[in-house]
Amino acid sequence: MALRFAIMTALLDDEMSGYDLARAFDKSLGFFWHASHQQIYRELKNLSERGWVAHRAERQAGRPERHLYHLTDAGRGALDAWVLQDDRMRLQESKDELYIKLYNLSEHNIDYLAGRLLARREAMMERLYLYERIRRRHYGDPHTLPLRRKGVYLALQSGISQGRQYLAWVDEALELLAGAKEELPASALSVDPA
Amino acid sequence: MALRFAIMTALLDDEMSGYDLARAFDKSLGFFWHASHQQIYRELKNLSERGWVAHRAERQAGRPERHLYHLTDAGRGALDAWVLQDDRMRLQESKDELYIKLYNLSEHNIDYLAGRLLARREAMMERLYLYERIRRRHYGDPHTLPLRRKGVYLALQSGISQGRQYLAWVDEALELLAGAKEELPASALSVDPA
DNA sequence: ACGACCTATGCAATATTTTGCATAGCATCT
DNA sequence: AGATGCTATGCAAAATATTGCATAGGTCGT
Repeated sequence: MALRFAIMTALLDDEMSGYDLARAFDKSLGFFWHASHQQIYRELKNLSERGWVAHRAERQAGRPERHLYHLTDAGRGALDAWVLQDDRMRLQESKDELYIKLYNLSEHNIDYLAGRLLARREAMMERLYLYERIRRRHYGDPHTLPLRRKGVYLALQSGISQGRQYLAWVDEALELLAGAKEELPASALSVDPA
Repeated sequence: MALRFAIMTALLDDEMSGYDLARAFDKSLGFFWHASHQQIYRELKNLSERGWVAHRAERQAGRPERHLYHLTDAGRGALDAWVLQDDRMRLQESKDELYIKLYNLSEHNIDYLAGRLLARREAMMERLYLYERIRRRHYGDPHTLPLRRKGVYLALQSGISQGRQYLAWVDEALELLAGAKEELPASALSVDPA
C-alpha cells in the first residue's frame, strides 16, 4: 500500500524511470523503504491503470526504451489525501535476523556472529557517509529550507542519527564479544600452541 | 523463514503457548520482529509437522486448552544450524509510512504530521521504559552474564539505544515543525483574531 | 575473446504478511 | 444489563514481498 505512495513521492520533483526508482530505493530512500525493481515495475503498471502516473517513452540507441514516469494531477491529489489518512503506526521494528541469532550466542557461533556484525558495520559506514554528504550539500541549514524540504531533511536526519547510533552499538557489541571470547575455557578454543 | 527461528528462540528457555508467544512478540521481542497471533499459530503447526517443536495440552476450567510448546532435540539442532547459515544482511530499514509522509510536508498536513510524531513519541517512551526496566533487573552487569545471555543483552541494548535516539529525533523534528509553523504566512493559518 | 557487471524492462511462482472472520467464556466497567 | 476487553485458538482470503527467470546490448577489465 505504502510503496505506491513512496513511488509517487519520489516522482514529486522529477520524472523517473522504473530503473531510476529502483536506484533511488537502493540509496537514500532505501533507509525507510526497500523495494526490488520487480515490485517497482508492477506498482508503476498499477499506478498507470489508476491514472495516478503517466509516462512518456525515451528512445535510446541500442538499449531498451526508458519509460519516464510523472505524477498526474489525480495522482497528486491521491497522494495529498493519503498523507492525511490511515496512519498505521508501527514503532521502529528492526527486522534483522542477526538479533535473533544473537539470542542464540554460543561458543560455536561467536566468531561467525562477530564477523556478521563487522559486515553490517562496513555497510552502515558506507550508507552513513552517503547520507552525511547529501546533508552537507543540500541541507546545510534546515531552518532556511522551504517547508517541504524541511520534511525531507527530517527523514534524512533520522537516517543519519540512526546510522550513528547503530555504529556505536555494533562497536559495543564487538567489544563485549571480544571480551567474552577471552574468558572462554581453553577447551572451547581451537588448538592453542602456547 | 526467520519467524520460525524467532519462535524457536523464544522457546529456548520456557515452554510457551501460541498466546504467550504472541504476547512476547508484542513486547520485548517485538522490537526486532513483529508477528500476529495468526502467523504464530500457523508457524507452530508447521514446526510441529517438521518435528522441531512438540506440545502438551493443559486443561483449564471454562477456557480453551493451552497448548504448551517446547523445542525438540531436532528443533534445537535446526536452530543451531540456522544461526551459522544464510545471513541475509539487510541494513536497518525503518519501514514507517510517516517518513514518506514527511517527504510530503506542507501547510495542509503539518499539524497532522506533528500529531502523529507525538503519538510515536508516547509509544516509544512506553517501550523504552519497559526495556530499561528489564535491563536494570536482569542485565545489570553484562560482563558477568553467561555467554548466551550476553547476546540477549546486546539485542536489548540495541533496542534501548535505538529508542533513545528515536526520542531525540522526534523532539528535534517537533521543534523544527513548530518553528516552521510560526514562519507560515497568515493566509495559511486559520482565522487570526489579532 | 570472454567474463563480469551495468542499463533497462518485465513475467511468474512462491513465500510472507496482513486483514477479516469465527468461537467461547470470564472479568471489569458503566 | 450490556459493552468492552482479555484469554485462547484457528481458518481463509487478500495484499505484499521475494526469488528465479528472461531478454538485449553496452562497457570495462584481463
